[in-house]
Amino acid sequence: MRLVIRKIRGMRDILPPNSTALTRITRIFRETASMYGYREVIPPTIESFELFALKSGEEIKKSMYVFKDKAGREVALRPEVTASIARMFLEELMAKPRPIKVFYIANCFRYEEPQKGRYREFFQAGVELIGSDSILSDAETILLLDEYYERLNLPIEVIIGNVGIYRSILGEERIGEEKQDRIIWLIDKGFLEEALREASGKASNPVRVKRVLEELSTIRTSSNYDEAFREGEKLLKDNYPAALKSLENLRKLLEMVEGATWSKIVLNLGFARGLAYYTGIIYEVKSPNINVSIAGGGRYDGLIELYGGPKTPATGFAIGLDRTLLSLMEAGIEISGEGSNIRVLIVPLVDEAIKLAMGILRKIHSVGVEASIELMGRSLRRTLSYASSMKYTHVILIGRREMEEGKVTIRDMARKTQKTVDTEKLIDEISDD
RNA sequence: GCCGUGGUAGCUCAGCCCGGUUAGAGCGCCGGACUGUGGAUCCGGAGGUCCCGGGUUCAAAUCCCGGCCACGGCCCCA
Repeated sequence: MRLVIRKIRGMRDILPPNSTALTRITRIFRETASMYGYREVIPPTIESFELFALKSGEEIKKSMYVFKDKAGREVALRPEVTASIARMFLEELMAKPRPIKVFYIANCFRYEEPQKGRYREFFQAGVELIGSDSILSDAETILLLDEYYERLNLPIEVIIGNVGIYRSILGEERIGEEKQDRIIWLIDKGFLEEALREASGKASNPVRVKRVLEELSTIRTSSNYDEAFREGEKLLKDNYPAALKSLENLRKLLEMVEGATWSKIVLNLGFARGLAYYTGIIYEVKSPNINVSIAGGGRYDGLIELYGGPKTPATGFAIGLDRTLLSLMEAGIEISGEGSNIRVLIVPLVDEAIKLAMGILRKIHSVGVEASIELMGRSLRRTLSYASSMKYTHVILIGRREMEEGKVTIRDMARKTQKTVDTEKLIDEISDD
């Protein structure tokens, strides 16, 4: 039979064992964020298109699900969650004591060509910390991110930089903010040449800015942080005092997290992230076995103001849950299931045993163990064959012989042994193992 | 948006180049051998608009064109 109606392009059905694995890494995120004092918020899937357009410009439209609802409002399926949280802050959280710490787990949508690790619907988990401009908040969120991946047992590297360094340099060269965004975007995309050309074209000291940007972009290390900072200082101290402060900030952050993390920390003075709203510390998580980033975040002190609110500092990150899972699988890391690993199949061999089987089913459930009743009405031989292929650990048989004695037969599938016991003693038999 | 490879049974695929009986295999599923005891074995069964549409032809799974979808890469991003 061929189905006429199929999945929409870019959409997935997520089935076991992937669905259980995804649920599990989601649960671990929820636990980790909660332990850091974050509380869950659930924003709507659909927002006004304006919310995303304001931040990223009109051209974002082509990579988004945008449509008019029945009342003619231009709406969008969220491509990310930070914008929703900023809106939520303005509408509902302004009066709360600072810092405001919220986390979310949400499906997001982007209308792009599907390929490995990329679907049109995907899952993100993230935190936002609003109201603190302290570098300590950046450090703590990085620690949270790091703890999450430690709990998953996934080796990662965290690349850390401070986009404030670039912004300060370009600012002191009297380059406007929009131009800054473009230059930073170019650097992030690896078009260093073009970025340098555009920067020196507008700068008050073209030769100097070109040299400094070029050299900054080469400073990257996972071991010798001190030397990297010394080089950075040398570049900035004479002409770019504000950039020097950003560098100092980055140094403080690194001192805070150094030695406290499970991840490999890569310091990258030339690091930029394309998203326009980042203003300070930025970071990205990479896993050695997959060459796209699996999480990213940073400080965005200007976003809330952009939405018409008061100038409010904020920092946070988003984790790509699908890519994290993909990375775990490619690394061959076991994502163990939850709960008891005992699974029981109850087999009534005669109709009169069905009521008893149902009672037993409920009794086993009450001690937190999985149990089901055999439903197919097939021969015992096939039933046992089925039970072993489905990895049941115990089979309970209730036939005429058992009924007469008020007992049940319980078979240990692994040991291939069985005994007939009083119905009351059943639970003890199962949990013995 | 662009490029490459593919689409035949629930799954993995053969057949296509070189058009020609009722389109095949392995695995899986259901059953029988075996009506109360296992992953084995043997036997049987169900399951196909050969992705869709058009064209060429006496004849198309097979050749041609268009579309859709999947996978991978570019771009972009998470």
